[in-house]
Amino acid sequence: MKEAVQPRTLKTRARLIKAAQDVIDETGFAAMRVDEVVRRAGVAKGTFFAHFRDKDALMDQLIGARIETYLDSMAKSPPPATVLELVARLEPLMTFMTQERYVFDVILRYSGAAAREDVGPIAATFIHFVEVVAPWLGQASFRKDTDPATLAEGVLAFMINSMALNFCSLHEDSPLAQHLQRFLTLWLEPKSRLEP
Amino acid sequence: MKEAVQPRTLKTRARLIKAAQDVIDETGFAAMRVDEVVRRAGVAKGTFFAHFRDKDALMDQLIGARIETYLDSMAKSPPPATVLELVARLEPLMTFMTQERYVFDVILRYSGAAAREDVGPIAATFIHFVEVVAPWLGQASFRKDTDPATLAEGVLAFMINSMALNFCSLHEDSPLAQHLQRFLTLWLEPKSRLEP
DNA sequence: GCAACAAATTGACCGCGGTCAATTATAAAT
DNA sequence: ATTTATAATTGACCGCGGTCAATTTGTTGC
Repeated sequence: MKEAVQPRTLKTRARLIKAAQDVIDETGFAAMRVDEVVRRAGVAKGTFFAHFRDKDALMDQLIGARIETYLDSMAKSPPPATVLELVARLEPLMTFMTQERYVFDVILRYSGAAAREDVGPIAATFIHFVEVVAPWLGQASFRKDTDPATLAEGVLAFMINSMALNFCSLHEDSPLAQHLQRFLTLWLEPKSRLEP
Repeated sequence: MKEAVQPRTLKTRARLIKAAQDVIDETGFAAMRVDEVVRRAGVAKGTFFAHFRDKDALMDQLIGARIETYLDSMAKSPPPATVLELVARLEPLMTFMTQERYVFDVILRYSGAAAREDVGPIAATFIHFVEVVAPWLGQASFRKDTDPATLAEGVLAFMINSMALNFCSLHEDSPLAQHLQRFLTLWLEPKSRLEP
């Protein structure tokens, strides 16, 4: 009955994470190589995979941590009163998520995990996203025929969809924000325009 | 000024596609290996990449073709009068898309491409999806404060979101269809419940 | 201190997607 | 028919993520 966590283990893991962080800071997420990380950490390749199921697991952790910082500052900012302000609140997070195609792909693979407990760091951020955004949507100007959490889930769905679109279309002006604003208006203020 | 397409080229490409199709029929999309495909086609590995930019490009083509067949039968079926019927129309397509995690990942990477012309086969299916579904949404029971094409884009966004969720949560009953129905009702019939 | 057990680490090795200089097949020109 | 130019094909090779039997290190009981 011993699950002793050796201090050595924590030391090694910390070194791996530090090394990975350094590589990413220097060359970006997409260019991170496991070989380079273990070289800098001064351990063998096998050690990496003793600490992380696969490369994606580490990416999940690192990207998830970054997303959390964006959610933190979102939570501290004043609630948006309009869709336009809402989009403005979301913009820094979206900019981070779409800065590298590779990062967005990793996020996409975990984008729908807002329903489980044993989910990874990125998936957890989607749960937190709803917790941060839902209170905002209790504002008077937004629809009242469903609960704010459901509205927040919808906002997340449209946000991801807009970002995905952004990668495949030309980057004219800021079509991402415009596209998102259009759909969020329809999602959050459906009564605004009743007839064609 | 010669762009002569040698008959040999078409022959080789057809053999590669045939071989890939056979492998997929036998073992599924995820288990397809380029080495196995070129072995069956009787060509060298390099030839494969002379015909397809990468493995994903072939997958794009094969999966895109399959999706088109689902859209064809959707287009032939009578328009749904309710959200429930709409979800029923979408179900076969969603079942195909979620049958293999790998397939869904490939689709996800192309999910937002409904805005370009030079897009690949899967991206094209998303354009076609809107063309098939939009006419359905002119029905009396659906909201009239925006154009049907926009509504169809929203349906697509919620469909993808629901499928992503499906992979990360338990497969109790059919949570996918239920989840989708809930959001599509809010998206397509926002007036149905005005107050909490 | 030592034996015995478990945990952590190692690095050679593998699978598979993708590359590219060299080679061969095909078509066009004389 | 022969040369010439171009398109198509080849397969040895590489990069990189991931595995695993063997080895080292740490822990526990005596």
